[in-house]
Amino acid sequence: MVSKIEHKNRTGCPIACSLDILGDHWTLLVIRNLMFLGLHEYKDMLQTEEQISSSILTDRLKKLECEKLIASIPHPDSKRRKLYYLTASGKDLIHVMVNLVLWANTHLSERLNIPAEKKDLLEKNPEQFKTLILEQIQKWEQEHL
Amino acid sequence: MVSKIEHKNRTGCPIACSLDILGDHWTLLVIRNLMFLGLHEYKDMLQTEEQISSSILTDRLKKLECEKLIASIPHPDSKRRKLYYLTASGKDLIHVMVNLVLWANTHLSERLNIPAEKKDLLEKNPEQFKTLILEQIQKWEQEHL
DNA sequence: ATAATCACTTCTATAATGCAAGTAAAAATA
DNA sequence: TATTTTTACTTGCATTATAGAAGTGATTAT
Repeated sequence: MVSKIEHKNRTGCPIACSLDILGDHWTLLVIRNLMFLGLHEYKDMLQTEEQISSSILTDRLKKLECEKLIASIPHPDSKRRKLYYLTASGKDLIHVMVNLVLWANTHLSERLNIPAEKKDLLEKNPEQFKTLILEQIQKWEQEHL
Repeated sequence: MVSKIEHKNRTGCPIACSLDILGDHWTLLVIRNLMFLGLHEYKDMLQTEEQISSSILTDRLKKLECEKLIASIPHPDSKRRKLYYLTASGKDLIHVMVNLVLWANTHLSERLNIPAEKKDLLEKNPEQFKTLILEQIQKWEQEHL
């Protein structure tokens, strides 16, 4: 059940409105889980190395579903499990996400630990990297939706 | 004085590391002030319509200076005023920022209030929009740095 | 000399977060 | 069938972050 969480917009500024939805420590990590890591279940997202707490994860999934950046269906193997996935709106964040990764790769490189293969493609051809990600998402959708 | 604020990275994930710096309700609004609104002083940023509180603004300016996304010089007209500006690292966020604006323009359009002129250029030619912004920043730098 | 400005800091109340534990339904195992 | 485990949460509590108001002390303007 997606109970409504009232949403306040500070102003009509596109950055402010985006931050009202995405501006916290965890929301974009949930998007990352779905977009880059192929994690579609609550339990899988609980186990990522950032160690999100269960209450925060529940809250963020709920908020993202309210804002229609993600949606969910029951897991085919189990009544209590759910499969979360990105909506068109959520997928469109790929341009923000990839540019954020590119920025981090340039300016926070010493803090990062990106798999060599991904890093190579990212640096040599970011557009192809996006295409690859979108293909993976599409493949998942064909198999599950 | 830029006293050090200890910084923790959760993991080596580029999204997580970026969020450790940028992931909250206010930080990217300070970047917006410098990047899109041409606001370079504390008092001007206090007066934006989002109504940031003075303690939060002080904190975010300090953190951004620690992370070297912004820097500051004394105001030429006054010893107690400061001029804040984006470093190369901060300016590089333009790709993230513009893509965030584009995303909001597409998916949150009914909440937004973007000046018609900016919106037109943004929709017709985002790259030219970026160029325009970078030129404005460069012009300010030539006049003040 | 006095008042106003400026960039903060401090204080306090409220809200968000993190953590541990609990729950109830469903699924797996004995 | 009975018991245990898994799953997706919820609850309660301690800690941290935030908002807002008020204060400070060094300039700067009048």
